[in-house]
Amino acid sequence: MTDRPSYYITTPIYYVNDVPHIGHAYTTLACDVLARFKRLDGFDVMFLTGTDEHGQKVEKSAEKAGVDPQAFCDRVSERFRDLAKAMNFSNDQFIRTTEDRHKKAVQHLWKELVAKGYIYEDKYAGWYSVRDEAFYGEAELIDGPDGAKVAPTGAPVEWVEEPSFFFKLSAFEDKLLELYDTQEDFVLPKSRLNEVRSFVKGGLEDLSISRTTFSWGVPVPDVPGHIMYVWIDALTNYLTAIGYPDTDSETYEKYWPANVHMVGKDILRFHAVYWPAFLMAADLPVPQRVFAHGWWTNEGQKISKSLGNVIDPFALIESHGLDPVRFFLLREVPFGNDGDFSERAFLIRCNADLSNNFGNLAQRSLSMIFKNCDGTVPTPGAFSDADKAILAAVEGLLPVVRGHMDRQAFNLALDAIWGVVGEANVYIANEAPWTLKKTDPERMGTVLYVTAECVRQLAILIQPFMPMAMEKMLDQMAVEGRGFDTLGEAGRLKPGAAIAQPQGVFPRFEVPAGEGAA
RNA sequence: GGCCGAGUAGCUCAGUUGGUUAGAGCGGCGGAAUCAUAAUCCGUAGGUCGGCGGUUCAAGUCCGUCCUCGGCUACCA
Repeated sequence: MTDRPSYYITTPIYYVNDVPHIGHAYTTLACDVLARFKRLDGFDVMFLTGTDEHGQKVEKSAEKAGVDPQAFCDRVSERFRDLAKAMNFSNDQFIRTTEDRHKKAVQHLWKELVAKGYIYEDKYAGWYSVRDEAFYGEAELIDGPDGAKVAPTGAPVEWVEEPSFFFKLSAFEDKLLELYDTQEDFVLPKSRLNEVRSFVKGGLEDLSISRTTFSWGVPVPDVPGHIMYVWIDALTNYLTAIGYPDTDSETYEKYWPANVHMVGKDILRFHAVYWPAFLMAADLPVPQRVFAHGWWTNEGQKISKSLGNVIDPFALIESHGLDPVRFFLLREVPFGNDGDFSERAFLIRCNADLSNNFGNLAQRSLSMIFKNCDGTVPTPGAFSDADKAILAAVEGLLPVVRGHMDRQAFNLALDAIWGVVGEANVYIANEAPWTLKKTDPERMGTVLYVTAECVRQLAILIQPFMPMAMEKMLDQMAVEGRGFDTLGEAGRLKPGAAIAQPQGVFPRFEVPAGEGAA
């Protein structure tokens, strides 16, 4: 075994009542890039994703589809595994809440909470709409035409009560506030932490965590008729995957607490309030960070099923290519903000950054080497100040990029890398090896060597974002070691090594005519 | 309604603790170069930094107020 530092990162588990869309792809992509980065940076990574398969909606959807719930879950869950393959995700596990290990884990956690006195039985009562299949808070109700209270949707509501177990969330108000104040960046972006804090400050009510009105869920231990409700089931997956309830297991000891729970902003509260409360109640450490990212709009329009403008990630990859899509999603928008996916912005961004700036840098330098240096890495002479400067710029990148990645600032990481890509283009333009070819072939070799070194190291750094494309590029240069430990002098290209006939890695896209066409 | 955040060049945005002529990328315009995926490099953009008022020797950067936009305000996940 190794003593490498560990890094545990999770996506939410995706609810199988819906098929994969761009939001799922986006969340997992962010985790994938982070996981790949950490692996290359020497960490022992556990990267988890999976599906959430219990609940009334699933039960009903299965019924409607005429299959039993498990078969229904099997089918939809498979789609999420298909997505992971299509997006080239490198998750170490794919967990499902219908697995036995998970049922055991949740039931154990439940018993722990009972033993510590944080679960009690009472009645769950509220305004229920049969039509909407949902409970509504008193404040949400509006006056109907005849003066009676109705749901915001206009549906009639009735007061119903059912027996339910409750979690004493109210007991954790102070502890949670202390967590937000003391644990640095527990929630990012910062603005989200403010929201969470003010939510908790507003007072916490106990949480209903069991149901008796349907049966598709994990049974409450020793209490027939009750199944666990929603979040206690779903959130616990993060523990299940690493061996809980065996807290002495190697995986648990190594990976808990998680470094990052990546979530969409819609489920932040559950991860930043309920989840740490559950863990505190069970005397378990809380995760280091919950990062809430934003949503995508489609050509400026809010995405919704009823508008019919849902972005299908499979179709997107098919039409645009995987790595450009991966790049665009993380480059275009500050992670944490909402972003707009527009065809035009995509094409312009990819052409400018991928084809023109980076792809062409690789192509022009490798091409010159291939044609003018017998297809082998040239032997460099002494480095000039300009050579040293550009190499220093490239080699100074890792700590900067690492800093951004540790805050999930993917766009800033890419921004920093592309800044140096630009410097490399300035370098080659200033040194003009095509002129040196006639005047000073030896110096030309040195310049091409330095340029190729830049490309090698940039490609290594970009691997987490675009693994396939960078593999292709590094293959062309016959680069062997590709971890971050090969950055700098440690992994210098070997003079005399044969390179392959260079091929463009990022073909340009055709941009339809119009204002601002590239 | 309450709380929080945002409003900076055509577009997308940076702008530390207030201090020389307010920056970048993309687009546009002019020039150079020709190794390369017609890619690259150099130069250029005169924007009342949402409005008004104030503090200060000095404000995009602090205070007040107004306008506009967005988020949160618990049990569908």
